[in-house]
Amino acid sequence: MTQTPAQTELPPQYDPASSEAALYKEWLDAGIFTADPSRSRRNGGDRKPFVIVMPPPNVTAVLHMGHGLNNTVQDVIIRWRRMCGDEALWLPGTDHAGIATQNVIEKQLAGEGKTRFDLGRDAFVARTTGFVSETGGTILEQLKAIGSSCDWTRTAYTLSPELSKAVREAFVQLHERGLIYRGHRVIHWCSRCLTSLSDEEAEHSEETGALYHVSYPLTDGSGSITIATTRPETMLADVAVAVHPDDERYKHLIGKTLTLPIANVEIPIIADAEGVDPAFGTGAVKITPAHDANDFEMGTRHKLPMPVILSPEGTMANGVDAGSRVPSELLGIDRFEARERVVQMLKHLNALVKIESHTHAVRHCYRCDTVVEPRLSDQWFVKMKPLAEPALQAVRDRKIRILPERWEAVYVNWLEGIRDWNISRQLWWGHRIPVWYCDACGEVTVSRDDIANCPKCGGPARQDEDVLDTWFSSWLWPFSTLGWPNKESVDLKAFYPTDDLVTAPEILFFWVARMIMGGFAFMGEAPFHTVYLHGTVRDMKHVKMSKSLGNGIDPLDVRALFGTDALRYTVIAGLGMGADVMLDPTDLEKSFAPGRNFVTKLWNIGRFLLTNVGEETVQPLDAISADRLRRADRWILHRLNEAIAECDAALGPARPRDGVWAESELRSGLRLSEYTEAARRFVWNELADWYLESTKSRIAGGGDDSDVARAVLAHCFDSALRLLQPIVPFITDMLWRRLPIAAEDRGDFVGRAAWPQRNEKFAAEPEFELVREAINAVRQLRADYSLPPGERIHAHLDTSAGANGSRDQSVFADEGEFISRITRCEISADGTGGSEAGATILLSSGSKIVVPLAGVIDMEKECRKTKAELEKLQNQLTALEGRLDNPGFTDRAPANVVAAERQKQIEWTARREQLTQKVISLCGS
RNA sequence: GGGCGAGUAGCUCAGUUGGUUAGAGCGCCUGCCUUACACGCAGGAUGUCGGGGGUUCGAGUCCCUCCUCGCUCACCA
Repeated sequence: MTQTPAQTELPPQYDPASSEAALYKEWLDAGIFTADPSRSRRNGGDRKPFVIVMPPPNVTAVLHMGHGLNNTVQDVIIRWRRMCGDEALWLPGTDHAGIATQNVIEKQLAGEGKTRFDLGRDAFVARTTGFVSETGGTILEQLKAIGSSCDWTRTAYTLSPELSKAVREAFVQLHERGLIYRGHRVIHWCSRCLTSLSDEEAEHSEETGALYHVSYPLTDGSGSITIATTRPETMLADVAVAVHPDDERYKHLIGKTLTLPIANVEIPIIADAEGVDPAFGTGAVKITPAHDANDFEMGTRHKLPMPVILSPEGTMANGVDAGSRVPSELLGIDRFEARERVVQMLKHLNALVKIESHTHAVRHCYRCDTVVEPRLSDQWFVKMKPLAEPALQAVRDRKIRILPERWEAVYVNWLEGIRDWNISRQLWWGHRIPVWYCDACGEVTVSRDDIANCPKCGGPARQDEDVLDTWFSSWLWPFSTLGWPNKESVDLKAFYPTDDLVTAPEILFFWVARMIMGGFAFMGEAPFHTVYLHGTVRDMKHVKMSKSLGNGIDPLDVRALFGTDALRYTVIAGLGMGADVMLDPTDLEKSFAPGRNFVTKLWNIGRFLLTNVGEETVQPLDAISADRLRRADRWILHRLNEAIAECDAALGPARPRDGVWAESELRSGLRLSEYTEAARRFVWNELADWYLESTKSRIAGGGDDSDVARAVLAHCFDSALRLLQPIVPFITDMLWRRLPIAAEDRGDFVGRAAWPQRNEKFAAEPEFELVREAINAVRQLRADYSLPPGERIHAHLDTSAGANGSRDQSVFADEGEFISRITRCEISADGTGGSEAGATILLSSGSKIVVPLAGVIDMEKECRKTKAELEKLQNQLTALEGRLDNPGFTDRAPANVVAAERQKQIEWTARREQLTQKVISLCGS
């Protein structure tokens, strides 16, 4: 692209729609998002790598505000680091999302009146693959639309051949290390998705159910025992009733048998101290080993049979070991309908004692919300305890920090109670489990490569039908995407470990914790040093946005209305650490006003500034000697220093020193709203509101001073645009490329310009602060007296009382033109005050501004106001003096605090004198 | 039920190791179309810092307690 400042006139209105796509294409064409592993220090280059791997969205996903927020945060961070000179890599990709994607295709099939079983496995997988290859890039294209500066040359996909290889390697390695095993136990079963779920995928939710008390008669007719259950239909699979061995109510019955109503099966009364709480319910527990995890444990302990009475679909059936327990009239009935019927049957048998209302936690499928059924089956599990240890230690040792801090406790709490991970899914869409069974000799083979024959007996080998949990591929993401298991991979060397992981708290366990475990298990190193958990996008009632609830906002709608930058600015500015973002889906205008307003303001600042600075290249700041700078120049350059410092403090440090977070830095950085506010305040409230105003006449006046003002303006705006680029990359680039700055001081795009540095030459500028104080006071006075905005007034500077008289006179003499222009008030700077009665402005320097307002001023009102001010000050001063008279304070408070209080006392006392004088002159005696 | 967190201006949130006049954005009120911007400019109002108790010379900040929300984990059938 051309280096010449754009000659084109900036249109009065910023039109994002007409420029965003073209700008993004320029960035892509220039390859500014593409990371180069040879530049990474780890590969002998001279740059620190800075890497973020994107939480891969589902391959079937469509962009929503959650993605918008998540990816904007990552983009802001990576753009910041890119400007700071890091070899920045933001690695994008998608996730094959087993259950979700399979559901999409099954729904399609249902529309055609078919099921996946009609197609068969191969055809189903082929169809799904086809669907994904057609639509799978949608969300990634949408991410481009919102400006995401990902390295698209490295786009990954969990079901790609490369990542599938990683999955298999991981499985085999863990198996070799004895950390993967096949277990026969009760797992969570979704009867709609027809698959098992991990503990994390079966979410608890509180529900009001019922506790059914059912009487089981003793077989010998000598009485009965009443059990309590929430799922009476499962009684058909009962194999025993357990009581506590010390329970006096039942002690004598242990060893006797009961006749199970309806099923008419004889079952024993057993004693179990672990599984029975005598205080709950009736103190007698029905044991249903095949349909309850706890009962399974007891069943195993007591070597009880484990009949299955539910089909995979959740209907009543006589399954394994069930004989004819389920009567024919219940066969094929859905479990919830069966519950009602069983209760009715028990009523008829006079076996139902009572029904109590009972709130308890019921597990639901996290994908489809179906009530999860505990089900006995064979599944593959990962032994988690050994994997959790280093993951726990890494956080304790501060190799990894989690922001906001409170999530660390949640993380630790979860890992300490970790349970084995069921990784088998009875789906067709996913990584097929790399295990082969030989029906001839019974050999089980775990293999990196597909096998056709049993390595032991040569008989035909049959691969496990199941696929792996999608998260089993996700937990490898930080290194599988970089080439693992090829340890010689250049990318892996250059970019692992990564730096920040940005996601929502919902997947802290599903993904983040497991990734950390995976990092240690397969790479021997933590995958990142910072986990940044951002809030959730909610509506005005604080309800999480979702398509199904209809309270969502489409980021692309927002983009069409206000532009990408407005969208990005709004969410980043509103994103306090860990705080949720509230947006109103019914009023986009209002919701995105902060971003839209800011972008418009920035555009107008740019328009004005570029017009005034003109197209002739300005001198670099370094070429301007100190004596050419005026108060306003020094002031704004100091304010810029402060803004840079605030942005840096809010954003960084980017990484821990020596791999471990120091206590002092453990909680700092990534305060994106603070960073945004610091940059906004500089460009809007300081550069535009004050400095820009102060340069108007200087630039119009021409000459050397004009060149100085032009140079300072260009420099400050250049820096401001750089500070803002990560948040609003489009408009900053549009404006920045038009700045008339020498070619050698810039690059091609602001997106890879250097992050601004403080210039210690510029310190605080109290004389310009005095000017601002005077201007503010005059403005306030004009408003107080409702002086027409157009009316010019006159005032006198009275320096007789202050210690800075001559300085103040020269300040007001020099800056008079500026003051007068923006306040329409001429201030005579001769220091004499003047004789007319008027309002008095007391400046902190000790000088006064006397504004004669004969006929306008309301002496009584002015008197009242001043008296009130004096009274308030007097009260504060009294308290202050009381403090300073208190030895308890002066002796025990730190010296600097006491000194500050004494200084304040001097200032307040002086001001009290000023005010007292003012009261006397205004109010008479 | 276990663990954790929050309650500060109408709303969303900042408030560093306790330091004494508690801040920002948005919203609200008043006046202005001042030749970059009314998506703007200027001015203004608003808080017993959830309640109560305590430690301290001093508490939004530390301790106790109560109340109210939220998150997270959990096999009380």
